[in-house]
Amino acid sequence: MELYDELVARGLIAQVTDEQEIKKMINAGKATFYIGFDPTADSLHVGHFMALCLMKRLQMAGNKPIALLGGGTGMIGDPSGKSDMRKMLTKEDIDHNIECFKKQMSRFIDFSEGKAIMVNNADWLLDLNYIEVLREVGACFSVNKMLTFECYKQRMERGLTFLEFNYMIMQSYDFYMLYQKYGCNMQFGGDDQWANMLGGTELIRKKLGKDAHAMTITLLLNSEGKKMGKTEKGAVWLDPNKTSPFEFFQYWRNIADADVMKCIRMLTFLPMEQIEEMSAWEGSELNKAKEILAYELTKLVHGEEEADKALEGAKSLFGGRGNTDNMPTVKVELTDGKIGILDLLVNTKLAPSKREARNLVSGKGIAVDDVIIEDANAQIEINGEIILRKGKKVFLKVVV
RNA sequence: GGGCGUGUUCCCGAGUGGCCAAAGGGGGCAGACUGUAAAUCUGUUGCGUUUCGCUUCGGUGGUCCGAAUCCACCCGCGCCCA
Repeated sequence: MELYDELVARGLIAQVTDEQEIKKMINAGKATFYIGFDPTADSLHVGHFMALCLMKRLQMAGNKPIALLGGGTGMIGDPSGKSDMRKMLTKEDIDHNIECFKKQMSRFIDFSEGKAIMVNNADWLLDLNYIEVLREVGACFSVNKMLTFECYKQRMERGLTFLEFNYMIMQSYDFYMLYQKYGCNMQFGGDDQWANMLGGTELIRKKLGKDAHAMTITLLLNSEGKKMGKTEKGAVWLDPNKTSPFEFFQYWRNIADADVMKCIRMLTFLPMEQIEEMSAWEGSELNKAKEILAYELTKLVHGEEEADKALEGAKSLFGGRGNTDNMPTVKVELTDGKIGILDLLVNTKLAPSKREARNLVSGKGIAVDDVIIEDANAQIEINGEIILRKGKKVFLKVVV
């Protein structure tokens, strides 16, 4: 199967500017394309991961990727599809985040020998002259038109600042610069970026009279229409220090039935034939698919060794065996060999406060070495290690 | 700059002087049932040394025995006018 058809079959493509042209170009490995990453946090997340995978797929077919770090656009903040303005990042935050991004990216994409390049739009955006930009670029944008864009809809109701309104212009300018500097003829991005990306193709047409293309990646939504890769506590990060490989594994292992196959198709590199076979699975059989999904993704993000560990750890916990080697571990300080259960829960961050710890205990949600603790005043003795469990899925090995 | 609104706990949203740690819903967490799924039902959801105490309703300062609720000033946000 050719690349473009595979991307379609995997459900990765949301919108394209010129399907025939793009298909021809990427199948032939003729595209030089870019994807922008704004340094909004100190780690990449699942959405970035999808973009990087797409980058990899295209790179494997001979196309040349440009990873654009948003050192300049990060100073503004993209309002697309957001209901509120984000907190403004400081220059220091942005620089730090960029360093974190760089490290993580080179794990996925081969930047050696010019196979891919990494650039930072701070290099050209930060020194722009206001009046010059207004005359040169601002004149190409219609405010009337911009105000009608769907991506600003929520902000038209709740307020959009001039700062953010300019984001689109800066992103368009990026594409225009990359076209001239590197012959970049295509841009990829999340589907929420569509308007921003078209801004770039139009700017290139107006200023240079040339055609450039844009293609968006389907946003990964769950069956309830919410963005995937988010938990109550925040994003699922690729940085093992922010989301441990075990937690990462568990996130995908616990995915809803309705979403498994979609995720396997969109996120893994398993061959399409194998995926076709799996798509016939139903009911509890799907449970196996979840394990495959979790393993494959953990392997891609954290490497085979970590994936094996996570799989082992999960199996032993849920399969009833007692292998605790790979369980997340926390060390606690004891006074005279024991600790109150409430303090233990708070110290291990299983409960945010003693109040909640108490509620968990009285709701029979806490077990030590598989024995449910019912007394909130219980003193737990720890010699060596114990297994602390909250609910059914949260396990912690506690050592002294 | 002027006018009119508005700001409540994770979110939406009730509350306009004591019965308010604050209705209801959503979300979260836990229990039952299950396949580490979904749906459903139950409990819980500010903090603590828990029949009680403490801190909270944009901020500060007042009035009052008593303030989320009244007053003054300030700040944020929205709409209209400029």
